[in-house]
Amino acid sequence: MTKEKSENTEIEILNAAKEIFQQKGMDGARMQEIADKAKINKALLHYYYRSKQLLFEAVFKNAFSLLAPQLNSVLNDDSDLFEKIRNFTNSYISFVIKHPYLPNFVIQELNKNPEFVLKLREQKNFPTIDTFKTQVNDAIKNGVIKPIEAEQLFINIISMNVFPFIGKPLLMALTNTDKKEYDRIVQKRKTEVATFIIDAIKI
Amino acid sequence: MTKEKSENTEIEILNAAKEIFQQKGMDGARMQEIADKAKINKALLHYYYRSKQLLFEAVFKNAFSLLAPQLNSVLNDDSDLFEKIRNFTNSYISFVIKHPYLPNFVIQELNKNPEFVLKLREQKNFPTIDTFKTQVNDAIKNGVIKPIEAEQLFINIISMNVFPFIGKPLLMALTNTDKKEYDRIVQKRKTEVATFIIDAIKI
DNA sequence: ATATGGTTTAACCATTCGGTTAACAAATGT
DNA sequence: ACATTTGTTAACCGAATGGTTAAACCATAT
Repeated sequence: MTKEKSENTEIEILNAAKEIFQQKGMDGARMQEIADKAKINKALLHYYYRSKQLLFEAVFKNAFSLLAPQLNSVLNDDSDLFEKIRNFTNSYISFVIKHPYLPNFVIQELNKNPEFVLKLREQKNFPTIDTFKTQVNDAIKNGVIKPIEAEQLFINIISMNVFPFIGKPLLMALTNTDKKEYDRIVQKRKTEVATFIIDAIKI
Repeated sequence: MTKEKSENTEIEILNAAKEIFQQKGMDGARMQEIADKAKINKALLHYYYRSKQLLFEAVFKNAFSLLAPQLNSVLNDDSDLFEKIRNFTNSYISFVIKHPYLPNFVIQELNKNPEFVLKLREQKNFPTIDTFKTQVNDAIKNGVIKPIEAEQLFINIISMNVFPFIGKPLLMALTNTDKKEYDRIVQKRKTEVATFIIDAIKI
C-alpha cells in the first residue's frame, strides 16, 4: 500500500529529525545525518519537507504540542490549587525523564528565534494563564495563601521544575554529584518541590 | 607601541567573538561575522586564536569566569543564610541584566558538550557546595529552618533566579506579558524570590 | 637607511552543506 | 497490458565556510 509506505517514511524522517534537531539544534544539525538516521536518501527529506527550515518547524511544533498539555495541567485544570501544584511537579518530572531533550530544545530555539512564539500562539492548545490567575487570587482572598502575583508563583513553579533538567551539567558540577546521585535528587523533587512551594505560600 | 596595538586587537576579537558566540552559539557563529564585528581581516582571527574551537573556548572560559563569583556568593560567602539568599537573588538578577546572554550561553554549550565541565573544574575559582552544605545543616540543627537537603535548596535558589532569563520568551508567552511588563516582574523578583524561599524553609 | 620582528591583508583552497535534477522503481488507475 | 502518478536514488551544483598562504605593512633596533 502506497499510503502506508509513504506515511511510514514521513514519520521516520520526523523521528530521525527530532532526535538530531533536539540534540544538536537547528544550526548543528545536518540534513545528511538526519537522512542517515532515517535510512533514506537525502533527497527524500526535501521531497517530504521542502527545506531544512520547514523540517525543523515540523519538529518544533510537534515538540511543543507534547509540552503544551503539561503546562496546561497547571494552568487550566480545575483541581484544588495545592493539589494541582503537587500533580504538576510529579507528572512534569516524569514527562521530562521520558523526553530529556525536549524542554531544552524548545526553550533554546525560542531564545534564538523569539518570533517563533507567534507561530505557537496560533495553535489551539496554547496555554494561557487566566484560569490560574483567578484561582490564585481567589485563594488569596479566602486567606488560603499569602498575597503573591500569579505570574510570580507560576514562574517559580516552572523554574523549579524545568531548570534542573536544562541546567543539569552545570548543577551536577556545582553540587558535585554523579549521574546516579543527581537522578536520585531529581526523583526526590517529584514531591519535594511541591512541598517547598506550598510551604512558601500557605498561611 | 606594538604591544598595545596587538593587545587591543586581541581583546577586540574576544569581545566581538563573545557577542556573536553568545547570541548564536558555537554552531551558528561565523568566523567572518566575528571578523566583521571586530573590524579586522578574517585571517587575523586565526593568527591570534588558531581555530574556531580555540576562540570559542577562550570566550567560554571568560564567560564562566564572570559567572563563577556570582555563584560563589551563595556557596562560599560566610554571611547569615537568610541574608545570603537575599543578597544573591538581588545581585544575581542585577548581574544578568548586565550580561543577558551569558548564563544561557554557558548552560547551552555545557549541554551540548558536557565534558566541558572537566575543563571548568580545573579553574581556581570553581564553586563548590561544601560551605553552603555545612551552613544549611547547622541551620537545621539549630531549628532555624525545616529539614531540607542542601542540594535541593541550592537547586531551588539557582532555578528561580536563572530560569526566568533562560526561559524568557516562553514565559513571556505563557504569562501573556510584553517586554515592559516582564521586566517589571523580573525586577520585582530581586526581593520576592528571597522572601519566597525564606518563607518556604523558615520554621 | 636598513634589517628584523611582529602584525595585517587579499587572494586562495578544500571541504561541507543545503538543495536540485534526471532517471529509475513501484504502485495505482483504466 | 499500459499509462500515470507517487516514491526513491545517485549524481551533481553553487554557495558558504573554516582555514592557509604569501606578500605587504609598520614599528623598532642596529
